[in-house]
Amino acid sequence: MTESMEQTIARQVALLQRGCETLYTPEELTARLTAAAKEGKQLRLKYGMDPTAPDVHLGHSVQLRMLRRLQNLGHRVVLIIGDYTAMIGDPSGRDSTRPMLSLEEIQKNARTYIDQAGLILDTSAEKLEVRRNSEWLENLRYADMLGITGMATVQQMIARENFKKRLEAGREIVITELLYPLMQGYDSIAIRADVEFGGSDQTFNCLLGRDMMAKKNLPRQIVLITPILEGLDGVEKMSKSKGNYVGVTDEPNDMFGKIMSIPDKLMNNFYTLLTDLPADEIATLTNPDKTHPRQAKADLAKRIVTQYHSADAADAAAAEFDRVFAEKKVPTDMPEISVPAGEINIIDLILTADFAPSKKEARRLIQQNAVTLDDEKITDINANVTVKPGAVLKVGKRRFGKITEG
RNA sequence: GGUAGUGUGGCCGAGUGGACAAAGGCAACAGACUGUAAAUCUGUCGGGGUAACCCUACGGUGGUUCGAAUCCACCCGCUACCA
Repeated sequence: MTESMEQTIARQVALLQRGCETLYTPEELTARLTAAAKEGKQLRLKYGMDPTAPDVHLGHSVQLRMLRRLQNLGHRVVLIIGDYTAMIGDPSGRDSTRPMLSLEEIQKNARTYIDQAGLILDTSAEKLEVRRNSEWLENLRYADMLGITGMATVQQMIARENFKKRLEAGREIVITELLYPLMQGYDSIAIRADVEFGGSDQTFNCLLGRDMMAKKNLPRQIVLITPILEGLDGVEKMSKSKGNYVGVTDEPNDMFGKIMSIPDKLMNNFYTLLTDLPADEIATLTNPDKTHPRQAKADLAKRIVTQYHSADAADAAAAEFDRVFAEKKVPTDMPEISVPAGEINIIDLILTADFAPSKKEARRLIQQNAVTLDDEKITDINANVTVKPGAVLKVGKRRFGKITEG
């Protein structure tokens, strides 16, 4: 017996609520999915990206993966490149004004972004539509703009957490920043979005878009808010500028290692938001009485590497990780350090390898017993060493290099 | 336009004439231990020098002083109150 359409839809809604912080609203989503199924129509799923920082990382993947699930159900993603709004700068998630970007930078970033998002999304023509919001924002006349600004109130704006804080702290808010959410909302109108996806810092913007659509007598968009993914430090949100991110284009070994470095307490969130495992399995994996945390984390890392590379690459990365960090052997692949033949001062060698940013730092590393040349610990900061091609220089636990003559 | 306040290291945040390359926290790095690049503990954390020591740095430029992140003048940014 096959399940009824109601059951199918209910299952889909449940699926989407996994790893979703808030859904405005489940009832509307059910209704919209049902209507789409009856009419054989695709839902239009809006996801906007601000092309200010080009690299897509696991933080973005939370939303992108959710979009992919809906694509798999037959729906269409409308990826909006905020090329026009990037010139203003989104005030979300920050407490000060952002700098504006040049058009060339924006275009370049957009390109990278689309390519990398394509690693997660289905990029076939019927499932993905890429739009730039300059298409409709660029040609608005002032009168149009008045119509748009008329759709929101000052009360709405200042009630917003982010602006409220800045207002109270007495930090400046430029008027164009108030316009940003309105323009993002107008994007929803322009593309007739059925659902908009965003991280929790996008709640205000997404809900305003929903409101604006209602004022235009359009079916208001459903809003699906995902939690913010923490970065590798476990303190701040994952972001490129904080350097605490895993990029979707990171090399397998690097990706694996970075995930192994997350604090244990982050595992549950990472499992929930970045894998498709059912909740009960995640509970077992992240319960230290049932699964050894090291095992659980390696499993997580493998799953993620598999998503962006392959199962083979994941196995290889896991093996390499054990080799280097558990067995303390040298990695199979190392960058080469080209050094002139003969004697060289150890500090100069470390600098040549680019393993330290300054002589002082190199000296400290030696004093801290972090430097090894061919298994021999170097403890004398004045040491002059004769380098043999093929010798391995190790600094700390993670920096390795093979010496070549040149 | 007036008055008052404020600007410190990657970030947050102390410091109001010498003991300040500048408390403390976060992040980062190293070592020990381990279960890993987790947790914990210890150490490091501007640059040059083996060192003594030198240079650069507390928004900018000058000044006072034997000596300034700290005092003064002007300038720049931000904020508040007033107009």
